[in-house]
Amino acid sequence: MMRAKYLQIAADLTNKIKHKQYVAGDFLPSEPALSELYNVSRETIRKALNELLDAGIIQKIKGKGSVVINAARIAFPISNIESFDELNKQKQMNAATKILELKDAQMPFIIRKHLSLTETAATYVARLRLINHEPIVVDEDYILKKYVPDISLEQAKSSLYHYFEHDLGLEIDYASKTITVEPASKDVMEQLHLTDTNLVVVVRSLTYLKDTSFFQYTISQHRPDKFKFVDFAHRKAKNGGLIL
Amino acid sequence: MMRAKYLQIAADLTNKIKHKQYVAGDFLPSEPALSELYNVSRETIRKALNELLDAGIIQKIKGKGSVVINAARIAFPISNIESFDELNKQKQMNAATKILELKDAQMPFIIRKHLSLTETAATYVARLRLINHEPIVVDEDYILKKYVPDISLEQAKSSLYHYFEHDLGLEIDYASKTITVEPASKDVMEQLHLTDTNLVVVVRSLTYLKDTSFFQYTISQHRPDKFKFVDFAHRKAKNGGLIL
DNA sequence: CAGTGGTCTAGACCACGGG
DNA sequence: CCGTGGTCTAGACCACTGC
Repeated sequence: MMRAKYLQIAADLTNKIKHKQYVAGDFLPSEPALSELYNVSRETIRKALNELLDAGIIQKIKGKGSVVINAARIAFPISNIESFDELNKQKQMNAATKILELKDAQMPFIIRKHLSLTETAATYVARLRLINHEPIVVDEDYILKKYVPDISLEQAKSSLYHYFEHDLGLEIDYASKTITVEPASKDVMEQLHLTDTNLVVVVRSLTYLKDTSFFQYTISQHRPDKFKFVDFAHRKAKNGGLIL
Repeated sequence: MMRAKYLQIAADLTNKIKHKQYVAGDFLPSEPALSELYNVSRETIRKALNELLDAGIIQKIKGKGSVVINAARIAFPISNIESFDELNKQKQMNAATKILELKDAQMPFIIRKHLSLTETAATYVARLRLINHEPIVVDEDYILKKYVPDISLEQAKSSLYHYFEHDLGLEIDYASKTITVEPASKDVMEQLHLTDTNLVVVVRSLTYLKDTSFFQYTISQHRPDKFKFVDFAHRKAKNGGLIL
């Protein structure tokens, strides 16, 4: 399947920026110029540029042009904490997953209630993630049986997402997350080797499919000294009434 | 100044959803139908619908239509923690700001270095935020003098954002944030009345203006039991090369 | 003033969903 | 098959920037 022109152009421009053909502070060619360069209409160029804008790669300034933003600006290490993801990207790391539990269960009550679920049968998976033999996160997942009837120990040990998307063809579309800090249970404290504190960072996610159906509830409990979350956001629409 | 049509339409549709004219699960009229309804072209309708999509209000399904999403899905209270913002929205609350310090300073070294700043003169403001006489957050701000030469005690006591945007006409465009959990200093522990733990949630923000210039560095230290962050995100583009 | 990005139009063709 | 949303075009007018 052919990808849309505007996505190809967006990818091409992103590559040119990555390969220093345009560097931070440079202006990209104007929209009419890009339009001629790629032999597409200006609206198509604008869709491509909007992708870069959303990704925080460029900034558009009316009357002037599109500026390349310094990537280092977006997320550089101000603190020295290493997150699970960052540790994960260092290829020498030794990542491991230990299955703590895998069983049939019901979606937790508070979820059933708030989402008014009719089908509540789920698979419960609890996993401990380790990097270099150090425990980092305890993940608990509730996955509706309606969409994923069975999960094997093997599948739980590798990436559930990969299983869902590639093997089952499920299309995951969006998720809402909350991040809080809460006291951990004794079990979790032991699993994460917590001694100095009883606090963990709790990330709760509700995941939905492309057809808007609710699909998975995840509770991740992180060692506080290994947790890091990076957010990049444009200023909210100055509210013309769009805010709920 | 006249707002763009697509924003007016987006606001109108949002209002209709808010006022239950369309409820969760309903399909909005099709794009051609809306196009006729509002007497605009279909592309304009699509821009309006994209606003609702980004805001997490609707979900578009190819071949079917645009479904209204249950707002409760996006962010409902799974835990009972009350964040500063939530407390703030309860109108009976008694919010207060105590200025801890206000002085001239240099932008911290790590910021100067990473952003290669040439002008580093800044105003430093440290503030303690209280709700119902309970300390919640310690905010430290470094604001470049280049854009805001002077900040009075009065201005620091109310909203700095309001001062920047309304009085000075600065246009804030985007920010990058990191969230971590770190041990607090003794001073901060005292200010936040922390006894059970020495950990605080640290949110560091880099704020930029519309013309891409860096403008403000903020370090917020939150009581861990009062911190809550909510995130709603569509699945990242399946990566056609857009990821840096 | 000319050049930039922001909005808008009236068409067109396509891929997908469901009968 | 038809109706849906996804993409694309070749124009147009506007508001803003900078000279």
